[in-house]
Amino acid sequence: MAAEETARRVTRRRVRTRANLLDAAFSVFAAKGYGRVSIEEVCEAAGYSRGAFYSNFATLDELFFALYRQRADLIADQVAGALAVDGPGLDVPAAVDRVTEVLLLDLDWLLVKTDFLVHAARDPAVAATLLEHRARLRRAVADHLGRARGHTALPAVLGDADGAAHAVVAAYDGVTTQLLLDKDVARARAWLKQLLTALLTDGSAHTPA
Amino acid sequence: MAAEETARRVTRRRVRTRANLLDAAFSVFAAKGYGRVSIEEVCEAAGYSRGAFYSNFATLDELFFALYRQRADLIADQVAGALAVDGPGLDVPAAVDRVTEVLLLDLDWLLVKTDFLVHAARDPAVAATLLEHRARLRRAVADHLGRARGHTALPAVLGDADGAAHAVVAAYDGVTTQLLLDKDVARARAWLKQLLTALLTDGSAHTPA
DNA sequence: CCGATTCGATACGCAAATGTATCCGATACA
DNA sequence: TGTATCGGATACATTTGCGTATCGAATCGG
Repeated sequence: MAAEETARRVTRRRVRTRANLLDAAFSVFAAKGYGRVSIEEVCEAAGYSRGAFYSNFATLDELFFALYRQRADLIADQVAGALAVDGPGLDVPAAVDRVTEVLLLDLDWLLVKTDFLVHAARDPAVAATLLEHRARLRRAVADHLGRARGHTALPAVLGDADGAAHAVVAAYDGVTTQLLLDKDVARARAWLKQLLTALLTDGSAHTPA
Repeated sequence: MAAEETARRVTRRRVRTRANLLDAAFSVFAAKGYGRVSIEEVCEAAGYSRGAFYSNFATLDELFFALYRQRADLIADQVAGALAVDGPGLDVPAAVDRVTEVLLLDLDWLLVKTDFLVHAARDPAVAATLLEHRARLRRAVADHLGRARGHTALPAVLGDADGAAHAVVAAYDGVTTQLLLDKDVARARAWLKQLLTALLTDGSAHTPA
């Protein structure tokens, strides 16, 4: 871990301003959308001059990437936490409830995330990172669903737990799209739960926990 | 505004250049993404000067909106066509096949469409238009599903045909997201079919794959 | 074909953003 | 506390894009 070259005299002020820049960038990106934001706007929002920016990032893309990584990891942890609550005896509906609470919490984040998606769709390197991140999340879901397989039967149409995880992510993405337009978080949550229920429980036999 | 109240001496050249501008804009937007595109780039791609642009549109937003409307209507017609093929005896899987062919045909369109979504997410007026358009599509789907209800049973979890239509759109959006990243159209189609099958057919009665 | 318009090209001024070079105050470490 | 280094501010040159005003050429009605 400490393989970092200590050529630079350790930095403390730097970390602070970097964090401030990232925070400000999040707000500005959420409000105006990446692509309509200038470097100067970010600096102004953070209370710095452009000199500070160029001292910390080479380009706005670089900042955007760092920002996404930061927040995405945070969310990933929250999801993992929400999944890790119950032990081996997994309750699918309950888990669904907890996860939806976390996932559809912050509209601003959804906006930025979608901006990032659009960005990645045109840059293979970025796309690769995003795909990897999504795969990681999917795996976590699949693992959990696999554990639950004994208790609640998954419909065969989706294939294995991995297929089901794919479906879960797709449902989430689909609901997100609608949410971005109508901004109705409560409805989106309810709707996502319903969708996941339809996907994850067999239509004929489903057991109320 | 380009909308004049004075009866303009009917225009013929104008329609042509307007169409050219729209076509060029589509390519440029798909390639670089709206928000990274300048008016001049569009003009250059279309083989016109900026004068031509300002003679036809007031702002780039206006052009973008017109472009979206044009293409979206086109797609809507194609979908309607794909749905209208069979008579009252509706075959759900077959209809799903035909629709997916049309919907996931053009990656460039998906890119532009997503750009437009992001755009709408920050402009209530635009969002309203998009929502209305989506509602129209959903209604078409619901109508068709309603007709099929006698033949194939819909799982009760989704509620009525309207709920099912909602689910169909969500599935489409979800698959689109993944497609934007991995660009694997064939896989996306297969995956969408599988998802729709899982959503629209009861888990119990179903053909083995 | 002619005259009345409309369309689109060219030229101009202006504003905004970018990247760099340089300088001074802050900061870590002896 | 001294000082070498770092971080961020300021100033500058340049680029890019925008919107307008004006002019010549294409187009249509008669």
